[in-house]
Amino acid sequence: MPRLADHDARRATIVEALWRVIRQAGIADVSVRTVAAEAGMSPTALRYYFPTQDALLTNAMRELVAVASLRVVPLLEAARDRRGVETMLAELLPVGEQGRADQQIYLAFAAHALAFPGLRGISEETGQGIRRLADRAVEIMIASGELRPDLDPERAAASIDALVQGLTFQGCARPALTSPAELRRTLAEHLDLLCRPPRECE
Amino acid sequence: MPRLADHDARRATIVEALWRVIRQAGIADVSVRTVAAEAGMSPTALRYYFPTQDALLTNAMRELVAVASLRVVPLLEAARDRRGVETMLAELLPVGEQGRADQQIYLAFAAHALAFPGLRGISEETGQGIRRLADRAVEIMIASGELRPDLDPERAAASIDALVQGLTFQGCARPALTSPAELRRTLAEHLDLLCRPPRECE
DNA sequence: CGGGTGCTAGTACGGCTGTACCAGAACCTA
DNA sequence: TAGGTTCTGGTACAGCCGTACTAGCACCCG
Repeated sequence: MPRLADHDARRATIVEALWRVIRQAGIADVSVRTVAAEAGMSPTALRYYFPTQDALLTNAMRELVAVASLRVVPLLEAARDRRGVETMLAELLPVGEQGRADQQIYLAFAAHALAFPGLRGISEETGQGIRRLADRAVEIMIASGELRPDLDPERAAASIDALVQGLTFQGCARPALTSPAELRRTLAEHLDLLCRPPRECE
Repeated sequence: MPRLADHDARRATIVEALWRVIRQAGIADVSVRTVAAEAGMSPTALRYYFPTQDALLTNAMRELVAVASLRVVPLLEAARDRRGVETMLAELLPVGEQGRADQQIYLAFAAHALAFPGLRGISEETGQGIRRLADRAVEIMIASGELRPDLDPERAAASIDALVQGLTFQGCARPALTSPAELRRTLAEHLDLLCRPPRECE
């Protein structure tokens, strides 16, 4: 078997090139040729690894989510209380160079999935994944005794889920109006609401 | 001046056809030809009213937001307390036939705006508009004495803003997992959190 | 009842798209 | 060193894209 090329590395190169194309020119500009040029190879070489455009887009979106999971899951497993939960959820927000870029790319994928059946599955799986993160966050805060006992856990998780997605959307769609500090503060404030208010009853 | 044609009506026809194309085939399929076919006219006729594609897309997005405003603003002006605020905010959620369609189209526009400078202005304006709605909502609930007095109004508005956007995104991106009733319940629960908890302190 | 203007349809151009094919380079095995 | 497999580049084909141009229809005004 000659000409051993590291297929995984090659695919990673291509997928990362696709991400850059989306971030710089939008998903509408994604084509075999633009991605191949960005990856520094010929369109034919690209098609050798991803025979069809569906496979290319699907793989790129799945990989994006997988990379984000790699960042978040350790934080989730390390979380023991509200503070840990907040750190974990903050990792999902479009803050920092990498985070903002990733979330913008994800938003483009998610919107594209509305009309592109091939991506819909991953889109819904990812949504379920975020919801599961919110569920776990609530469980952790229940275990630590910080969540207000009068709240329905399922409802609390739903609100965390929606809030994080909303902050993500805002941070991407109108970054000028929502600074990273602002995003983090809104997240913290919401967790404050869900946890027992620190002030005493009058 | 012969052949009087109602320009506004013609433009409305075209814009509505564009919306249908986005909803049925995605924004990637928007072209002079597809929209003209959907509107039942020739591409040339379409280009007579919208000389360039930028103008077409920009106008269609602006009109979409304007229509939504027409639905929401009366509800805002009528709102006097938490109940009225909830009704107003619920109108923004992707519930019902029309609401869901509108929000899916808006999401497609917003995502497209990330890489299409012509739409970015409207996108940011719309974001500011939603934030203003949240600000007004908080003012109303302060005036009615329902908002928890220990909350910072600005922070409360930011959380409402983010939550509504998040619910909108979820309702579009994964409708199977977020029923209209679920969306409304999460909104209600969040307003509950922001208002004085009904239960007495122990 | 012509004249002229608002409006429409058809056609054409260069450029980009996804996909397919084929010859040839590169490299491990024997 | 020769062979055979993996991989790559170039080229080609329909088809759609935005835009531009030109001829002609339909109607109101005088």
